[in-house]
Amino acid sequence: MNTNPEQTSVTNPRRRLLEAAGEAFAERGFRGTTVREICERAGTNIATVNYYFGGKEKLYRSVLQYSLNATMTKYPPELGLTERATARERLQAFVLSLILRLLDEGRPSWHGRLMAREMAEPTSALNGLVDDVIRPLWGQLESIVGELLGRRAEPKEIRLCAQSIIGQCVHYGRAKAVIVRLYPEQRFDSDGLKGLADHIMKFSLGALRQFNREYQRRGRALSRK
Amino acid sequence: MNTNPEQTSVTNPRRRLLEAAGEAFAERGFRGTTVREICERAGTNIATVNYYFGGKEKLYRSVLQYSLNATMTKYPPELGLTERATARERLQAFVLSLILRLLDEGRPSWHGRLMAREMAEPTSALNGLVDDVIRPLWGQLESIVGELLGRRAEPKEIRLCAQSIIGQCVHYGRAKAVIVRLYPEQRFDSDGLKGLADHIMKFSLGALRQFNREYQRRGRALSRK
DNA sequence: AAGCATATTAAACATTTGTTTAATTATCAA
DNA sequence: TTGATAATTAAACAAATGTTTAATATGCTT
Repeated sequence: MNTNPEQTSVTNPRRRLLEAAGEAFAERGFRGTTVREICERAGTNIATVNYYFGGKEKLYRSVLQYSLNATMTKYPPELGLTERATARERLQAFVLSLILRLLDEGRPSWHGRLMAREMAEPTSALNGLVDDVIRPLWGQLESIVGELLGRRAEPKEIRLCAQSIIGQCVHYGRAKAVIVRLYPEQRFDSDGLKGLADHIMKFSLGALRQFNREYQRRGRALSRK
Repeated sequence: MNTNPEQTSVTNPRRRLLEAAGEAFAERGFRGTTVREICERAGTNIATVNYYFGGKEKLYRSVLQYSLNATMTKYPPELGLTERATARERLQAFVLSLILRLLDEGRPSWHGRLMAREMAEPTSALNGLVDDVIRPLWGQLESIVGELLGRRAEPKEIRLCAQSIIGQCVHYGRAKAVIVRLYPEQRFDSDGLKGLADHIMKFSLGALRQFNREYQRRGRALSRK
């Protein structure tokens, strides 16, 4: 009977490999990342990838699974809101958590970036990712947007509005290197990220409000007939 | 005296290498792409990369330069508008050209995707790309947005709104594989792309209109003091 | 302390990758 | 037709990459 407590410490080499690989895969993709640089980052011997994971491919899958498990822990989309939260509050929490997932300084932000990369460069793991993470996440946003738009909104319109919001958020994760060069005044610390989320909220709520105005206008036009 | 006409035909192996490499680099990035698969795509011998370009690194730079030259040819941001075009028309052209650059079926769309990749995974070529392509392009959009927002808009707000529009456009280039899986009804043919551009226009104009409303409200509040 | 299981490691191995070399072929001008 | 130049190619080369092997070290139980 093995009574040794499960090694959850960051000194655990298996865990270090997962974190190091996650960062590296997020930066360079699967093909562009070598086992040697992962091991160097993790401070382990090169044979440990095979020993603990059975090879690079399986490491990648383990990283994705590990990321799945961790991705909602630090920044859950609800960010601690209760069921009584308004749709607006929920949207705010969603946007901020998505921004933080992609851009917060420190290790956990590779999760979001790895997801974004897998989306842009599908491997065989994409289907699982779509079903387990993306569908529920996007569905959640669509539910919020649907509530804000009201019953007159068509499903396609809800969907496209949700995509417009997602696109704004993930953009900063992908283009940070350029934004830093072109707009040095844009900060990416905690306040800077909050500022980005606030702007996306303002922009998006403004757009949704305009959709609502058109629905009302359409409603009046119908009632005049 | 060499009177041979410059080989501009698509049968030109140098040209074929550029196109093949462009696609491959856009898909897999610089590190993730091998010289062998480029040559296979191009139908040339592996030594031709060194012969014509001096190596993989220089090929990448040539591809970027070639892309720079080509990237505005098929879909210039103005799309043939005259100087008399309204800001709204110019925004429409800008959004549509950006979408088409990233998603139009056929070879030229790798240009946009390669740009997006270089932005997300900077190599030593990024600074040149920033100065030659991104700064003017984003600046152009900011000019349009600034005109739509009017004089009351602060530079930061203009910038952020422009980024919100760009983020919406490029999102479809990055997440197409996922959207195809989740929303099979979303088409990416010519009409589908036009529909995306139209939605982005509607969403974005709605948001900008809301900004304008707030400026007017602020104006009234000031004139009451 | 002994025995067993697990973890770590250097080295070796097989394959892949970018580059180079040299031979051959094709093209062009005189 | 000849000679020079450019283009193409197979093979070789050097280095990089993922995997395997076997020795050694560590940890745990009896």
